[in-house]
Amino acid sequence: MSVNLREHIEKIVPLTDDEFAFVLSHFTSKKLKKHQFLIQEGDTVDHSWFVVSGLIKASHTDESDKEHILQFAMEDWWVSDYQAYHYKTPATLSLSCLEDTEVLCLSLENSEKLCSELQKAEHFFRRKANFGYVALQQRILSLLTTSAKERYEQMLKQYPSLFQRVPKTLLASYLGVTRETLSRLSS
Amino acid sequence: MSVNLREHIEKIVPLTDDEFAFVLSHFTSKKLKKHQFLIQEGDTVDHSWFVVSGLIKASHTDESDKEHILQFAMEDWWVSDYQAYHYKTPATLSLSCLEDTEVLCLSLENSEKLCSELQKAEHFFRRKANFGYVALQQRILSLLTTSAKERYEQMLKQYPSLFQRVPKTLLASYLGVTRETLSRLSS
DNA sequence: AGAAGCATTTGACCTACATCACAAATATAC
DNA sequence: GTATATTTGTGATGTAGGTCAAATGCTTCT
Repeated sequence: MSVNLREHIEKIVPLTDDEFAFVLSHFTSKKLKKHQFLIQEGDTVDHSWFVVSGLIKASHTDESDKEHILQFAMEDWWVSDYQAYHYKTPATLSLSCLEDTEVLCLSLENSEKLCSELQKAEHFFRRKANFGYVALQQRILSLLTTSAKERYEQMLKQYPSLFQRVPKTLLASYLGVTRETLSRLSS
Repeated sequence: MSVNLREHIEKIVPLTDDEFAFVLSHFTSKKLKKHQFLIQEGDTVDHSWFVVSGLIKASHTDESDKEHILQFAMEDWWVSDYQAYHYKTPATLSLSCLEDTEVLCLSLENSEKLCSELQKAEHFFRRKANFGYVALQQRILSLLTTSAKERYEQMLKQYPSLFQRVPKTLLASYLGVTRETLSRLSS
């Protein structure tokens, strides 16, 4: 459903029906089943995705086969391997679906076209990027300043729904601890 | 010197002389001595700064008085408390000069005006924000996946000049370890 | 419904890094 | 140029969280 996208954008810039139709014409839609991949490490990444429904994890697997989760993307979130996307390098992240998921796909080419054709779009994406930057700074600060336990409690407060939808193992690897440690923390 | 700024912008969008003059008219300039603050925690933040020369540290001090460094900003870097800046909340960071420093100041108001008047400016800031986002993601991944020693070596490779300019105590608090640990790592 | 595969908990032990304390070496200021 | 502060190094000891291993619960698939 593109209603989500429209509401999402209009939180930042109001659009006329025509403008939204124009924006939407730059997207395609895609449905994925649980366990399917949007990208795998090494892939070329020329899309960014807006999650309409479902849940995606963005993760990197290190040399010793440990998975580190950079982001969970649920309804109304954007996700991609933005390094690979912006710099046109091979993906170092993999994106996989933790639930059946529907996304709207925006290619880099269409994104640039859209931004140059409609300043409101460029404005929207600038703001999104600014807010995203702030959110990541917060996460860095929280990794630097707080213990695993505090981060766990913080997350529990901020995204309670994740605890229903995601196995603890994955939450642990988002928080930067092992599943054993997380298990001991929650008791 | 505004030459720095022009070259910096033109890495992303070419500008005519008139356009650059227009851009520059939105900035003011400011010189600070070592140890002066650009902002302190609690302040209102309505500017973002482009460092022409010198060196600034952006840091947060936690309840137990430990300082955590989020960013060093040297020549050609942008710095602010972007959370406070974009969300108009009181600063949670303080920005202070580690050397005599010259900055170009862009108020939020002028920034928005500039972006709406000149699409090239909006495009520039969108790209900067995108690249900044990617850089922070990398830092998060490095905090999640690597040991203090690896982070130290990585930093040594990426920003060798910092090691001349900044006391080790501060590097340690950027890397997320104590100065004692850093000292032991480097031997 | 039963088998096969995940997810979670708990225990014993280990390691990277923190903390505290003090000494030596450099800066900075009067 | 001596005094005061700041920075750095090193030792002894503490602790959060990691690793490995085994037991028990849950899903999911046929």
